Amino acid sequence: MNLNRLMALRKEKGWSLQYVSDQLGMAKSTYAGYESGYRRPSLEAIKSMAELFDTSVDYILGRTDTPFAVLGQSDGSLELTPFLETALSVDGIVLSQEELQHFIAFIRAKREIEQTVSQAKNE
Amino acid sequence: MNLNRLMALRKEKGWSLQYVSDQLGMAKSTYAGYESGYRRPSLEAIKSMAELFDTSVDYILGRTDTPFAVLGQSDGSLELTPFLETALSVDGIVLSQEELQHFIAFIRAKREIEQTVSQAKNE
DNA sequence: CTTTTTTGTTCTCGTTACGCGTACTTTTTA
DNA sequence: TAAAAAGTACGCGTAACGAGAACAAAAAAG
Repeated sequence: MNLNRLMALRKEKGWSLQYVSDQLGMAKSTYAGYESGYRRPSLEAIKSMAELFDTSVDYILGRTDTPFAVLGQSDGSLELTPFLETALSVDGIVLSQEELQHFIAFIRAKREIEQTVSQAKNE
Repeated sequence: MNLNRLMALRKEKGWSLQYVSDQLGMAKSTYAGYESGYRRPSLEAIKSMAELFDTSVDYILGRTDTPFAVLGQSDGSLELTPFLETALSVDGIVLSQEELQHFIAFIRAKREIEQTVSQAKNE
């Protein structure tokens, strides 16, 4: 596992090794070691880098290909209904309408059961 | 920075230290050290943990409070991934983390079954 | 209740590899 | 063309990682 994305992130911002290592409070050679794959950063270090580069640790590690989240509705939430316009996917495979309806039915049933149980407890 | 969420994640799943360390291919004392804050995991280790617990490195590190994300894809669809900044709701009630996890697990299980069935048919 | 097994905690020890300084090459700027 | 900045590479001292072992506590089995 190398941290190939580090250099790309730094270049995107037009920053030098010296500038980045100053911001991170470490030696230039230390940070350079991360980019070249000669050394691996500590958790603290990679966290600082994610903050400096304004992205996620998962993105730096290559666990995800999307560096930024996109918010849905005005209030920041997404409404999941049986007639959803936008597509939802899991593991890169778009959910079918059938899958969505199954899931919604599942959640509703679960909540009804939980409500019944909690009512029973209060009596 | 301690990794308080590790124990919670493990307990949620009802797993023992031995089981988790076996899955991660490390000594029990090594993983125990991470939970107690006595040792800090390598990047490889924390990546494996995120995978095992089905969440994001950012969540384990406490960089985000929500273990799943809805991300915009290039094709305009939405991808549900392990790190998060928005909420999904059903009938106006925001889905809990548990419900999201059930949802993703449900979809994955369903697809695995379907794949197995279709494989069986082709033989 | 007693025994056995599993689970969790803590310590020591050997070794890895981290982080820095430094020296060097390459590139940019004036 | 000289000087400054940027990038690369290496050696050294040491922090701390990871495994194993030993022990306590809790759970399961008998």
